[in-house]
Amino acid sequence: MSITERRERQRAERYELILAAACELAEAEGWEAVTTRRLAALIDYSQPVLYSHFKGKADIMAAVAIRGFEDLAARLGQAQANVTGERTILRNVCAAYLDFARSRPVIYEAMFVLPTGLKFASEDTPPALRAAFAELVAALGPERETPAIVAEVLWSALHGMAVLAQSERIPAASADLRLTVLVQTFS
Amino acid sequence: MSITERRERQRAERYELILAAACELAEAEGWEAVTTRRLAALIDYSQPVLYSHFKGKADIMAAVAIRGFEDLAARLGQAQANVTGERTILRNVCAAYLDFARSRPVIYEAMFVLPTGLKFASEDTPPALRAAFAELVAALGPERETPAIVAEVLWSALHGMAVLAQSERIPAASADLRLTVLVQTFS
DNA sequence: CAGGAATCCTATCATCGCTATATTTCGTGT
DNA sequence: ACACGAAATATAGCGATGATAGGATTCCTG
Repeated sequence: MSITERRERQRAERYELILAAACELAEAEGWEAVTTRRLAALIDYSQPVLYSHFKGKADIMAAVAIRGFEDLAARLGQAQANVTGERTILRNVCAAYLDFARSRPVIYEAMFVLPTGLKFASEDTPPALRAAFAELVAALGPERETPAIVAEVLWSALHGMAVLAQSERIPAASADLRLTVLVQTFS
Repeated sequence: MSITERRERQRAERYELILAAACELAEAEGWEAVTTRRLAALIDYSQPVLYSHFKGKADIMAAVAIRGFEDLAARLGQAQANVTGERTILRNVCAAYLDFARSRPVIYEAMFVLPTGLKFASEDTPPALRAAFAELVAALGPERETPAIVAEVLWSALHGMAVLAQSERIPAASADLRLTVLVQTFS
């Protein structure tokens, strides 16, 4: 079975190549510029090869989004663990969320803004996202009446701040002030 | 000048026809289905006519968005004026914002989610949106340290709730609970 | 009623996501 | 070592998109 193993490994490598190319291209020119033809050219394969790995363009973006969920969950976990000095867990987690959205805007877009065909409320919600949300609930502390609802509102605020700042609908300059106000409001 | 007047009036009517068709089609099948060809067919003109009114598809969506800003500002004004019974101004305004996003999801999408080429921070920000934001500031009351920042955070929370609920990333069922929590948190 | 400009439509371009079919590659059995 | 067959890949094409160029038509003006 060594041959099929090698083939599967090569397939997996090409899968990663496609995702990496998609990220790179999206970060350079936006998701609008990510076309199947350009991706195929970037990985030096013909266009239909993409369709042996993914159902279509939306599927590629969904794969990138899932990687993003894992990354975000990991970062939020780190933020909860590494509480440095005076800063509260809440502030640390919120800052990590906003940092993620700011540092990987294109992945964040794929995760939360663009229509990727990912169902959230159902069972195929990425486990990483469930974990991330759970840590948001945990960061709010145990003294809440309706923890899930408050966490939803907090998440909404974080998401709104991220996306409105990204699209320059609120000034990016005062991001730190907003974070302070947010944490203070929810404390 | 009566002839050119008539022509301009007819042009204006066709302009409205295009916008109405765009709204109708977007509400029925989503913005993805709004193509220049389908719009042209809906108004019984040929495709290039659209380009004599708008620079392109993004420009059409931007025009729809601007109408939306005016509608939203009017609704927020109404909400501030008609404070019925026990409800605070803050809750009334927040409820009006969320109602708008819920009742006109497609227009809201054009206003705040999709890339329409509208610059916000600059001078061509729709006056209606400035007014709407000002009413958000007013709704928070005069006893704030940094009113603009708090309003930005509040707006972020409202926008996040609207868009996450719309895309079913948070359950739409508990929208009322979230509104209560939000108002309580910011009071 | 003719001239000319404004208006509008037909035809076309490059590109898109996606797919059917042809071609090449490569492991396998004789 | 060589030919066969299946898997993997490429070529070519479909329908549709946003956008534009250039010819045809309409309608006002003189």
